[in-house]
Amino acid sequence: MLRLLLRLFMENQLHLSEPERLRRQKLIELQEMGINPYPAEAFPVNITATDIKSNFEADKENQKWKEIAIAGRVMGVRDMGKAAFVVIQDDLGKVQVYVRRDDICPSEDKSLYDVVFKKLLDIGDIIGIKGFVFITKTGEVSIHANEISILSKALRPLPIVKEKEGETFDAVTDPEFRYRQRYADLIVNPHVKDTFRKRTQIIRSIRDFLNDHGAMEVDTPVLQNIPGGAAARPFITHHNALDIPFYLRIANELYLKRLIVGGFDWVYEFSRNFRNEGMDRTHNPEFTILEFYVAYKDYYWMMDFTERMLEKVAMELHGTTSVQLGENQIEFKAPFKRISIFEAILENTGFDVSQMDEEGIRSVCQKLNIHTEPSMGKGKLIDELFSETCESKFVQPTFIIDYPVEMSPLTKKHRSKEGLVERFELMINGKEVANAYSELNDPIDQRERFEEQIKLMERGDDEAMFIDDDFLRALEYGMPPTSGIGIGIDRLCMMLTNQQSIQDVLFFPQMRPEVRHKLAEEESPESSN
RNA sequence: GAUUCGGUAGCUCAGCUGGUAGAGCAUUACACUUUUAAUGUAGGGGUCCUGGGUUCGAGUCCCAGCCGGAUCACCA
Repeated sequence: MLRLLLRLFMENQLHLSEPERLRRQKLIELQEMGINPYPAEAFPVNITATDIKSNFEADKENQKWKEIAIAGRVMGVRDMGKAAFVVIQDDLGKVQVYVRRDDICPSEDKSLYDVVFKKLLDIGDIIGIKGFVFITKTGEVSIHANEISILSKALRPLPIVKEKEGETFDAVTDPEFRYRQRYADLIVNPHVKDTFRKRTQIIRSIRDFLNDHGAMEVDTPVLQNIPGGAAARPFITHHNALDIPFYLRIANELYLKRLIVGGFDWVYEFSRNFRNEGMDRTHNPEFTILEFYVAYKDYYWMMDFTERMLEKVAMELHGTTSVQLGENQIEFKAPFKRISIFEAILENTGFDVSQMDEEGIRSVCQKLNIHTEPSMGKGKLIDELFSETCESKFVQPTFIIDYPVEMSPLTKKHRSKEGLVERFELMINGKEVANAYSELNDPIDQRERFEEQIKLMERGDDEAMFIDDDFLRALEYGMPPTSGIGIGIDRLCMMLTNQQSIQDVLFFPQMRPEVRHKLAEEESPESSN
């Protein structure tokens, strides 16, 4: 009695809705009947909904349909008195279960059906069914239940999504609900689950392709002393025992190159990177880049390899290289178009900036109404010019090649074109998906490039790179000629799964915390850094 | 960070120039032993995001804040 009162008091404190109070009441009733709503025993699942739905009709006599055990979440109930249809959903699909009172309650005691099944079972509960497969009068492959057991009671009502002939009704669309409560989103929106299956498939295809070609998967530090390998603001943290700051990596490039120095000729890593920048449809503070580095190759080889890899990934995912993306049809068939950044600017603006100095390019920017900052060097100005006037034009996969040296501090100088480097970016659907170089392996040149970055930093560019002396020391031992690439995995997944937002290819996209903790509010405002 | 749109029942949404809070689904009760957005009948359910203000009276108007989306800025 005391426990009951305590429980009632606590539930009052929780501000439970009426359906939530009811479900808690049902939980108690189950326990009072001696039924554990959260049993410990394994349930011997021997079949899936999809297996039943897709294979029963062609092979009805197979023994395996005679004694099945299936588990899943109750997604709908059509109660007709002494019989009912229950739709259950398991990992891959849905199937309906025919539950007849006299089958699950063969004796005089009908309470399992009349009370447990009809009164205490809710949509969202997870149940186990034992029975056999059959086809209903209306022709639907179904399960005839002989036994039914509760495997987990749901205390929170699920948003109900109804569907008929592929059309859905009252689907949960609120992005805040979907991203904060992804678990519920995954339950009620099957297409979301499908997108994430595809993401896993994409990563597996890439990994297989790399492994098949002799690459070795490695792990490198996430906590770094010097956040190198890219131009971005890092997250900073602190190591207590050493009493020094650490940075969450913005890239793993410099570590993979150290491994190339160490004698591994082909290394790759799916690197979770962290950048302390804004968030939008194509940016999340943590995101995944695949980087790989191959000794004795150059950026031409890398273009060939990349287009073959993406062609194969698209093919394995969709069975075709032609992929629907919004209004566009993206063709992943190799080879991809190649165009130099200066040609791209010339084509789209009519200005040939390839021979211009910093001031000349600045005046072109002004003519085109492109905002510039005094801190911008020649490289940054060209980058700005390209992204403002060209980037969105490249819908089909296109390699933009031969960037100016100023914007590529880790890239080898071009073998024949003065002032350029051997670099390409891969544009798909107007977005950068990959960035690759013939890697700079001249330690003296590399030191000078770092020093250029320091000058940019002094001009006010807060994303210029730091000097990494240990990386330079590694290069001094000699790094073989190497080509490397970084591929934005989240963006690639968006493009291959027809998603408009990075949040739709990340299980748990970053969001502002839901509730402000009182403690945090009471603390001094200075502590927010 | 800026601009803009939004936040009403578990879900999807309506709510006019300010006047007692609405629908469908879900839920509860009853009926129904092959239904499938099951059906029929009858109910219950609200911190209208939060806090101020204007007003006799605020879901509605004003101000501030919180959360989200879109666009822009930074960036991949």
